[in-house]
Amino acid sequence: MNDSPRRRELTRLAAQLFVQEGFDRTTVRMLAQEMGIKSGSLFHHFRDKQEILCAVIEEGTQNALAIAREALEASEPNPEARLHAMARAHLETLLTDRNAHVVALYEWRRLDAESRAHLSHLRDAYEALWQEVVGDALDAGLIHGDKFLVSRFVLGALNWTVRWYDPDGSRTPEELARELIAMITPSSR
Amino acid sequence: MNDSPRRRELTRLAAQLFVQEGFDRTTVRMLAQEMGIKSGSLFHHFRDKQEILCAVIEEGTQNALAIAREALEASEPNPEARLHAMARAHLETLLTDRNAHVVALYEWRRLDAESRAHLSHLRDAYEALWQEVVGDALDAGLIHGDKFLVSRFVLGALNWTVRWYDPDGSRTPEELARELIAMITPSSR
DNA sequence: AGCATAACCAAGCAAGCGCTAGTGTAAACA
DNA sequence: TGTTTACACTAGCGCTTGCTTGGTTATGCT
Repeated sequence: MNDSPRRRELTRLAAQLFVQEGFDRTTVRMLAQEMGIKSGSLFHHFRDKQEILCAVIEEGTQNALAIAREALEASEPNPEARLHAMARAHLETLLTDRNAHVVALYEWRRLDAESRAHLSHLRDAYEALWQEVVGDALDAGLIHGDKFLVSRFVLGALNWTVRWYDPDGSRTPEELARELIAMITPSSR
Repeated sequence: MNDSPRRRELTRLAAQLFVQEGFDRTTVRMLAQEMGIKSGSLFHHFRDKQEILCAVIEEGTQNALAIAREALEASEPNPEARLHAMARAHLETLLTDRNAHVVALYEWRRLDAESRAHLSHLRDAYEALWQEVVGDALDAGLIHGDKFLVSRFVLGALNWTVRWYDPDGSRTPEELARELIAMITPSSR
């Protein structure tokens, strides 16, 4: 029951509805109708509504982690390039997996205790990656301050973009990432 | 009906419940019971549940705006001090009015169209204040980049603090504000 | 042919939801 | 003294919710 094409399709659709309506206002009947099935049939794929939420967030976070790792591998090894690669990867996932990430940001508190514990590990792994890259930049004298503080400030700035960033606008994620890194790296000017 | 001590008390309590449970999961019966009255009596103070949400967010935003203006008046006139004053004021409101602000951040999308339009003006006024202060700092050569971009990055970093900041921890809002401003002002070191 | 499995449906239960209508009461005001 | 005002109550209506139950259909394996 844990992984089928059908389930994946449902998860994708659920993410979209959760963004449009919010988790609590999205009824199982809505999701079913959008999928062209009856509401009862949903429970063949998911134990309960909670599990749908968990699946949505899990997939988004897994993707973010994978993309960040790829970006680091493809990046030049100097600290500034790595910082830039992380920021750019973050912004790009925020776009390609937008629905899942908005759900993760705004509906996290609707998770029950065990789902939250499970997903916390994934999220922590992602944040640890950031702290590593930020730590290297600090050691290299590229930026100054506290490793954890800088990581959190940067992550906050990046996540906030879902509120205002327009992908059809004039700026690419690439440019946005560069401007953010430029803002915090005095020496690079 | 629009402003009484009783209504204010209800608004404060509602903010707390909205944070704990989320807006949709908070029932009028819960709020009434917590207040020691019956659910029907709530509708003497508010037209409907929506209006409670609107009241919560409005009060929080009004306070933030007022405190930011006071902070600017009390600040020294140089751009760096003003930046610092804004950041510090933001963090302090985030603490003293924490519930209202968390609701504003996470339940904004549950507002109906007219409430949203009404509150957007308040929020825009607050953001305009930031853009003015950031703009001055740019003109003074204290920081570099785009006025709107920098404002949004900074606001994002600040708002994200509600996710991790522990008021009983070792750092004061004052220190946090200083570290953030230091991060983006290369020349100040 | 016989069987397993995945996917679905029709029908509905029990609980909970926001909100309304009509009434009571005590203090404040004229 | 009579009237208004603020606040609360009782009792429920009409509807929606997540989820269950018991059964059906399509597909593909052995």
